[in-house]
Amino acid sequence: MELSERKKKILRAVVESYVQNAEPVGSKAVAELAGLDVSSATIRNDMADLEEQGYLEQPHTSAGRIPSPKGYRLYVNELMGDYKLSIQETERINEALKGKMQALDRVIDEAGRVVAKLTQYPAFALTAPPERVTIRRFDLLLVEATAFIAVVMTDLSSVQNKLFHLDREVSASQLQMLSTLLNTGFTGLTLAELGPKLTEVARHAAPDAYQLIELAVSFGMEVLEELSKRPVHTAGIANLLGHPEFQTLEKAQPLMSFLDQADAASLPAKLSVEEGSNIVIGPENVSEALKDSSVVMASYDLGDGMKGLIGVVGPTRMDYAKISARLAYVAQGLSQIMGQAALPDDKHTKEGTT
Amino acid sequence: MELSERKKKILRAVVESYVQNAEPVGSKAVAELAGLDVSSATIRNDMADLEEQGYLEQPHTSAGRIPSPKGYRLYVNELMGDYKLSIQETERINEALKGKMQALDRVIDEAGRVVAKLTQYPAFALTAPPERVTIRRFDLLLVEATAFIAVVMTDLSSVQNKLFHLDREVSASQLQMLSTLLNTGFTGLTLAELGPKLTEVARHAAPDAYQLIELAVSFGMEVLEELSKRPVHTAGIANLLGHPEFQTLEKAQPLMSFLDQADAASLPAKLSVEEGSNIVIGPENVSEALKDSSVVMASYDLGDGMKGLIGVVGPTRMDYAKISARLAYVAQGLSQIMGQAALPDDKHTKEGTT
DNA sequence: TTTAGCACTCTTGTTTCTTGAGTGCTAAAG
DNA sequence: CTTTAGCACTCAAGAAACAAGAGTGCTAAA
Repeated sequence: MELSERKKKILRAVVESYVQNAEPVGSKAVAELAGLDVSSATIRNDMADLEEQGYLEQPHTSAGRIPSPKGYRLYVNELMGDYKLSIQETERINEALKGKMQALDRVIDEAGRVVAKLTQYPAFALTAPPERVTIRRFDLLLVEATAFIAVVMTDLSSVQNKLFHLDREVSASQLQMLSTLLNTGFTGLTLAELGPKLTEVARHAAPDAYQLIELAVSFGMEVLEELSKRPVHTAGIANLLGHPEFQTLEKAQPLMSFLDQADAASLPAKLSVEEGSNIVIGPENVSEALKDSSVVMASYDLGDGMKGLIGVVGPTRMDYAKISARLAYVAQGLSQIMGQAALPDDKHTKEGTT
Repeated sequence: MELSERKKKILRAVVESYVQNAEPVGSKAVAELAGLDVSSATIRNDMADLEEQGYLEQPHTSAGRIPSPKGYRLYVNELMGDYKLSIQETERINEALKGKMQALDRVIDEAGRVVAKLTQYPAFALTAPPERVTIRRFDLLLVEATAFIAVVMTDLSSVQNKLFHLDREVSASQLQMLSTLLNTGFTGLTLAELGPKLTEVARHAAPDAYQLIELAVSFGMEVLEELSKRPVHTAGIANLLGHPEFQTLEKAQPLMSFLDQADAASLPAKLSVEEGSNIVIGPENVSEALKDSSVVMASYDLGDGMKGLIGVVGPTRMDYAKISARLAYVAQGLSQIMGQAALPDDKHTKEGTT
């Protein structure tokens, strides 16, 4: 059943007041905030209804109400206005992102820091899932007789390298052959395809080429591992402690540990990332550690249809509108830095009315 | 004045009991723990003396005593036994470090994680200070007409790379020239020397080589920045919350923020790293945020006399002996992984009796 | 349907009291 | 001169009791 216009206004007032003050809000306060010309008693009745329908909760019998996850969800989906970034804000973000156009990892890391600072919540950032990344080219550089550097470039413009020490000497021409082998056989593959292909090639290799193949395989595996183990970047974990809901250790601990141990492979699943929706509220989270927290995310464009993810974690009481706007802006900036002039990905939640 | 043998035993008992239980320890408890055949009254007198001399403190008039920083210092310097790592422990460490022989950064990062897990304290790890790192060789790889990858190898066996996009096309031969230029003029330099040299060369460049020089300079600068901005790796920040002294937010916050924002350039100074001493207790710390905390560090060998640093941060009440031993072991493992079979750096504090 | 009034509930903060651990001091014993 | 036993004293921590205040739900009137 659709809520009456007044009840929506009440819900909205409750959410916004609670987000700001972190304290349960009573009927009298709502009466003033919501801009309704009714008395607190009327509000009380409506609030009782809202509670019955699960949009509000009472921490205990005679405190004010606070929004339930369901209430937040309604607010985010229908009530939340589009937050307009002020010029100062956009400038601050631009400033922070400027001149950071360096190695991919560095950019991501920096973006995480920026977001953490901007939102006062812990931030995380990660690049595209490794299954999607494809290999563009290999290069092998002889360093000394028994060592060479292997350089792999992927379509993320990210470059991985590794120093190999060998038991026996290799010549420049051998290295050249190996390089050609790799470049003809293994470019254009995604990382997921690389593994099987490598083992297959290894099986059918002619005996005389065996040493080279072996090297190629071991190198390919290393790259695979290197890229797929890319960690989640986190920043501003200490920010958590600045918020009243994490004053008690029991609350803060699980979330902190979660962030501390976040790894890129499992995080997206734990956050249940879906297209379109990028606000996950409290119990909507898959991960147990996040049941009392909310996550706001924005994806950014890495080119070739690949998406990275950047977001913040905080209490369910978050200023979703503001945070979401800021994240979207940073994500947009990231997309641009990544070389593809991306369209602003501004459907940062379902819709926005005011 | 030298303390009597009995007082040393008392001090030691106090430290060890307090380290274990995190609670002030009274004369009666000491009487039992210290293995002395005297009554609690005698202990009381001695403890009063120890307090007067600044080795012990009383949180309030009638609680037991806790060690003062000066007391910890004495303990660490003279009283602390050498902690013997159990076979399980060494195996666990070996296990954790094994197969991690990858890119330098990854190893360091991993080592930090291992230490954090091992000690239950937040850990940090950093590589050699960039002033000491020298450049070994450059390689430039043409990717497409307007883009190339530059690869720099330093004497840490660490390889940095960066993708350059250009306004105009470069030919392979031009790149070859640039590469030669860099390799003849700029290898063997430390990073600190690189900057001035680059600008100098840029000034005297012949007009026709200008474009190349310009490129070289900008590239060199990038490398410089990249390497010198190398962040401190931290891990296990959430571990802090597991210890009673950080149950209160005021205690935990500053330390967390410190770790969150640690950067490689300033950290060693803040920790007042000196040769030989690698336990810093409470107020001995330079940084304000660490005045109530202790730091235990171990340095590891990166070859060519360069040292990296790995350590943990925790309350002054730490099991210095155990932590120090574990750190030393990890550091030794790191040194080996770094390619130089390093001698175990086991002078992890001045000396050890018992 | 809205409003005013009112009794009721429950948290929060304050105060008071009690308990117990640990001390310092004194005087006797070795 | 050193060690020990005894004892009064202090102070934090916890429990209990209390007051204040905010917010509610209900009832009856507008």
